Amino acid sequence: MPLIPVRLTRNQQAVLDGLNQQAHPISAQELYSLLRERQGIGLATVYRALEILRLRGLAQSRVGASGESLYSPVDHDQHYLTCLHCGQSFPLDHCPVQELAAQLQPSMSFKIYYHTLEFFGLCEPCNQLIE
Amino acid sequence: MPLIPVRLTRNQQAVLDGLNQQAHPISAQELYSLLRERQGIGLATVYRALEILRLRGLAQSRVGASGESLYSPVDHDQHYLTCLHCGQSFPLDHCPVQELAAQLQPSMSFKIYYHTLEFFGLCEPCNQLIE
DNA sequence: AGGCGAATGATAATCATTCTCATTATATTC
DNA sequence: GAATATAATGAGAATGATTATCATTCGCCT
Repeated sequence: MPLIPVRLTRNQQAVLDGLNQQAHPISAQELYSLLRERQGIGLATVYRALEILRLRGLAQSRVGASGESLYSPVDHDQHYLTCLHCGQSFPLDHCPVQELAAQLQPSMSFKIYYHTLEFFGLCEPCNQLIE
Repeated sequence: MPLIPVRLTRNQQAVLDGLNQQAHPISAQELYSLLRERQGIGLATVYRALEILRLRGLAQSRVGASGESLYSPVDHDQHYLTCLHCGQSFPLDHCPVQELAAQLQPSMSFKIYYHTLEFFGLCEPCNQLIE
């Protein structure tokens, strides 16, 4: 599902481009240091652009180790198995909800743009430790 | 899936009890003001207890409007449709991932305790506004 | 070119969360 | 039961992400 189309300013476009170049979700601060050298953008502007893009369907998804929000363009969306003990995340190669979302959609008055799905538990090594 | 069993202190048990009484996910701060009057617990202790419970399978799930984490006991887990524009959340009455998780489980060396699933998009009224 | 509203950047303010450290409770050993 | 080790607690400081403020600048329209 593409973003809702809007006219973007140069900075907002730069933020979107920056996100599109990432293989993984990235934090606002990381995006800031990336773009600051590339074109001298302010931190507040990065946050504002992300908020605007969020309202247009950009995924604000996973919460990083230190509690920050991570952002990713919708088509890069990816789901994870995350270990409660060591915090490591293992990406899932297939999204089991895609079809479900498509089925769900027509039956309700809510326009779905994207979803987040994350499994939590214990990875093999940590599971051994805990026993 | 029940929490991994452990011996809990009085305060930790109080935090778990407090969560169990909630119908919806709740923030650490809310839990704190709830428990403070009930038994004079410190804010740091609430956070520490939540961290301990999290490692045992308590769901730290949705991110509230102001960016805080919300917590809920696993068996209350609940999924949402959240509107990107007005922020309102609409609970789903059925979890479409439950069976999938059960199928997924045996094929991998990862012990799943719970999952989070949230759909984002536009609710009917907001969708009209945006058009 | 002039004017207007939105966007920007620097920085201060806010707010959730974590850290520090002295104190207290709990468990263990004798 | 007393002595001691270990973990838990609370108050408040510190941190770090995010948001608000406000003066300045930009983009667009006439």
